[in-house]
Amino acid sequence: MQLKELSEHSGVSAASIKYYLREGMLPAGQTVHATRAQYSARHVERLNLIQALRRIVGLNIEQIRGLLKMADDGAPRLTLLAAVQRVVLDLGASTTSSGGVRAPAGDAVVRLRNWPDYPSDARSALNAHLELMENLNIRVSSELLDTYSKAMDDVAGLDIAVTTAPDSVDQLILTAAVGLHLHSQLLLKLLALAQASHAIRRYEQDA
Amino acid sequence: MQLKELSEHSGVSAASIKYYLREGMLPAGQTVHATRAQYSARHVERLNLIQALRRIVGLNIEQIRGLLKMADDGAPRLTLLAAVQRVVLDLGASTTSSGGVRAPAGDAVVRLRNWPDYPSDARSALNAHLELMENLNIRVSSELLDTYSKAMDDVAGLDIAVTTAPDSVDQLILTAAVGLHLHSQLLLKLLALAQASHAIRRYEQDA
DNA sequence: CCCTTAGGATAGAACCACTATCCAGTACAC
DNA sequence: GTGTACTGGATAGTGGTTCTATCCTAAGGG
Repeated sequence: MQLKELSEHSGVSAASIKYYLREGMLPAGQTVHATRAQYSARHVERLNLIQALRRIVGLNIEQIRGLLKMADDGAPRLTLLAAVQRVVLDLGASTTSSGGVRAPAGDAVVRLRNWPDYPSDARSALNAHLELMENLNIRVSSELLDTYSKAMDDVAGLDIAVTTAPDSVDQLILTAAVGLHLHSQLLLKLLALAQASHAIRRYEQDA
Repeated sequence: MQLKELSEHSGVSAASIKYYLREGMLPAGQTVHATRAQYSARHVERLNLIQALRRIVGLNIEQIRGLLKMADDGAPRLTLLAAVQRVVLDLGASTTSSGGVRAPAGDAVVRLRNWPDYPSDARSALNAHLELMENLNIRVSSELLDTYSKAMDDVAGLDIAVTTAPDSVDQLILTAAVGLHLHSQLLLKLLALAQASHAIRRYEQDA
């Protein structure tokens, strides 16, 4: 497959493919001659991954390059998963972890759910986020955390089962990043719908 | 309060304040004379709102201007809430609602939870999102939707109680937008933590 | 009375993800 | 053998967004 065909197969413009090559996100094709290169199905897969991370998850070039580099360097799956979480979590984080004084509320969740007591990016992100919400005077009761974390616990098992299965590392990244993002978006939409429903009900009562 | 003082009070640069004035997001101060204007605490509040919508929720100028215009035009609360949901939901939406053939899965959720059967942006966003996930072969079981929607239902009541209370309209927007966004981010972080926990547990088993 | 500020206008800057153009070299079809 | 199409490489430009900076005149206040 030549560059032009690769472009047609993947739906990415030739100029963009060149750009990705320049940025080191797409491995160079096998140079048959000085002016001819062959691309494989792996390149198509990689392009699809890049597109999904850009379009759906909304990662930027820098973040995608980092993840792909780790994958190409043969990082272990758990490390890769952690890296994926890091970039997906960073998206909306103001990362103002101002060294909290009190015991972080996120740690309580870990105990409550009987999750293994390993420090992780997810955990510090959670703690930072809870602190942020507190600073903004948005109350997060422990009952709420209980409800939320239980629901997340219930579903995480399924996700992980899928995540540890896939054959290619590209697939792993795709599943982890896109899955995490889309589940969060799904929850956002359900929450909005629930809120709208409650608001309408209340409005009807008043009327 | 003069422009410079307003800048100091709000932490927004004078140039930016001028920009917001130009863009019609901040009402003009009371012109005492041709070259002197007075700003009030409302301006500070409004600036804080703008900052929160930009920095935390990640809305763009256009979206913020729209919301503020509605607020200033005295739109009813329910309308305002719907508008807030619309912009917050649109953030990650590919909005490729390709006119599904089958019965949308989101409608089933509405029936299941016994929510009022009102069409809303949240509902179409949910349907579109479920369709997207299906297209990407990310399975969303009805048990999962049940778990998720129940958790969201449980918490929406609390949120709405808070949302209908605040006195100023600026506060309403702030609470609704920031609240919706931060809850979604909270869920994202909990989900990541849950996934990481499950992954670690599984890894320990294998080792 | 002069320094500082206001308001208005306009231009520039910085970032990001491309996109377009140009180039010389060369394989492949005919 | 010739011409076309395509290559990698380099470099510059585009378009959108959110500011930021500069310049101007007019005028209040210590």
